[in-house]
Amino acid sequence: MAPTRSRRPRRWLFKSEPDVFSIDDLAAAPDRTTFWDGVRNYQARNLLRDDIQPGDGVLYYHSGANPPHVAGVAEVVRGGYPDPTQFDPASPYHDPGSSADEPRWYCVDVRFVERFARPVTLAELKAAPALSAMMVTQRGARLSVQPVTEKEWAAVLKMAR
DNA sequence: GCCAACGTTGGC
DNA sequence: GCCAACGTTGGC
Repeated sequence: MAPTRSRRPRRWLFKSEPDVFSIDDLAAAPDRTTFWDGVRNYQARNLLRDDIQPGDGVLYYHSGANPPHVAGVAEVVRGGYPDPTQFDPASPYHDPGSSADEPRWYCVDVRFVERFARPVTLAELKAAPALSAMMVTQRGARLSVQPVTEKEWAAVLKMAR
């Protein structure tokens, strides 16, 4: 296990389709932990590999839900390491162009922290003046792993409570 | 189901 | 290096 680098925790938003893996699935997982696999976008990959570290906070966003919403909070418990699914020919995330020597894709481990009693919908996020610059509220913001500022983090938690 | 936004691919 | 075609995401 790599040593934890010390710095102020950062905040992120991770998207997941609840039909594929919901926050309830995370809460029911062994040790309430899973590896965040299947990210196949270079910008998100760079964040997973370089910037997302243990102790960071994650807003767990349910995309494709009706309505889409932030469902709760998770915590990063292991920083970037090669996503094992890229090497698995049976996986839908298999990437024959990647190799163990030079892995192309990375994942992190996240642990369940909290499921909001009151999920915060995308419409609510868009309506909040404090969140006008939040990435997920921007048109066409498809990045599945997004940075969140401390102010945005606090505002979303406040809305959920 | 539609379609806007965005990323990737590949011809040139 | 440009850019059209194509595939995917994801809100609506």
